[in-house]
Amino acid sequence: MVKSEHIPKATIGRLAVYIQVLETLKSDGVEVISSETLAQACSVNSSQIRKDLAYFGEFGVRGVGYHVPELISSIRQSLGVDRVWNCALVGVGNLGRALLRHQDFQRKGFVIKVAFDCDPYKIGEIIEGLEVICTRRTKDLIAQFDLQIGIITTPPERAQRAANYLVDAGIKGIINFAPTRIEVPDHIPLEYVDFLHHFYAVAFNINFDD
Amino acid sequence: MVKSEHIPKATIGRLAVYIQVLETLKSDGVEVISSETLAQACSVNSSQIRKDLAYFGEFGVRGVGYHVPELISSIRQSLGVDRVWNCALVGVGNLGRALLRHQDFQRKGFVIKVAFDCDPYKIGEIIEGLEVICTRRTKDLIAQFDLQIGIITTPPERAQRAANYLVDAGIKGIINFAPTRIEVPDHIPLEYVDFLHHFYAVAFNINFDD
DNA sequence: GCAAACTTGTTAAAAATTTCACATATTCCC
DNA sequence: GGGAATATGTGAAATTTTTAACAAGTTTGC
Repeated sequence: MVKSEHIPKATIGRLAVYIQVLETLKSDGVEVISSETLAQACSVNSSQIRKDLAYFGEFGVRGVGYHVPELISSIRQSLGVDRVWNCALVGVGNLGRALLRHQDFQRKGFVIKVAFDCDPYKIGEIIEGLEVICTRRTKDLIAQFDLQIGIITTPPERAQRAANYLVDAGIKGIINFAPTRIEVPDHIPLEYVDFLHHFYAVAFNINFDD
Repeated sequence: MVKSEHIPKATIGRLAVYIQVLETLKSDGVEVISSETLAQACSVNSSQIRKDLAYFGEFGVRGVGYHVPELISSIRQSLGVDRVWNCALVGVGNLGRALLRHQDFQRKGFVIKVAFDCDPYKIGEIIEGLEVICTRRTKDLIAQFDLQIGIITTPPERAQRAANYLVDAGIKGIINFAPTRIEVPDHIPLEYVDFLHHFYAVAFNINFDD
């Protein structure tokens, strides 16, 4: 699927934006779109879009543009999100619960199959049809349910331990919502989601709006 | 505070990481740190750190390193987060509630003063000591409470309307958690927080791990 | 059937960002 | 006091990413 060897991280981020915008267009009944029109909707340069897509193949028709439903499928396939990914969530606090209740991930193919917590008062609780399982049982359950992606929503001081459990159990990738850096082996893709960083960015830009 | 004219967006993101790591170091009792040691903790190049800091001033001592508490203050000041920012939250769903309950923002100076929702069943409800207010009253309350930052946690189809209300009411910046692009005037800083994007990134990297 | 109007894919140029390299400054220890 | 060790700040080089430009392919209208 990948045509080129190295793909910029920023390209992946933009592809996600393209999918999002294209899906709205699709549900509005738009069949075909040019890179220029899509570019405006995404606030990027049209060359950028064509270049981003070129990393993965040729999805458009010259003189015509891109067929919207087809382009969505192509990008999904390129990213590898045209399938179901089984996820483990570790840490059933406010955020963890919100994610469990959030139906959007499931719809997009990221299904949380197991929720872990180390708090005895939470273990056994049922949230969105899912029983909270003791974190120590990570290894068994990740194998049993074939879980590929770990979601860390613990307090920061327990994030590294959660990561260790997940890695030991053979998890393939991790998304860390805890506001702390963690260490995982190089071959495990790791993404940080830190709301505070976005607050900082907005605050900075309000102050130093040039 | 800003020494240079243009500062890369990536620099702002890294400064937020530096603060996070430095705070852990500080609470571990580390007094002084070199750019090289900090770089390792943040998984970046040490020149990168020195360059990032140089946009804002000279915070270190040659031959010695950086004084941790002082560097934290300096970065905070550089970003403009050495103050309290008053926030408005629009959309009291799962995520909105989780953010309201999340004490971390408050501690870092981002205080949610008012929560809005357009659902009559939610209006009047008290969450974390905050009464849910009708979205139509945005204009009054943003002025009254001097709110600078708007947090959008509505469903995607209502995000644009929420943004319009906020902008009309004179909000200074927006953080959009709704999974959709929105349009705001150029002078209003806008940050997107989209969890799904991070899932896509992890999925892609698992698949095409080079 | 063909010219005019579009629009992609791609190469080349431009711009931005990151990394290197080193002069400058501080500390430590003999 | 001075040499060795350490570490910042910064200009220059290397790399990466973005933007521009255009050849090649498609459609439309006469």
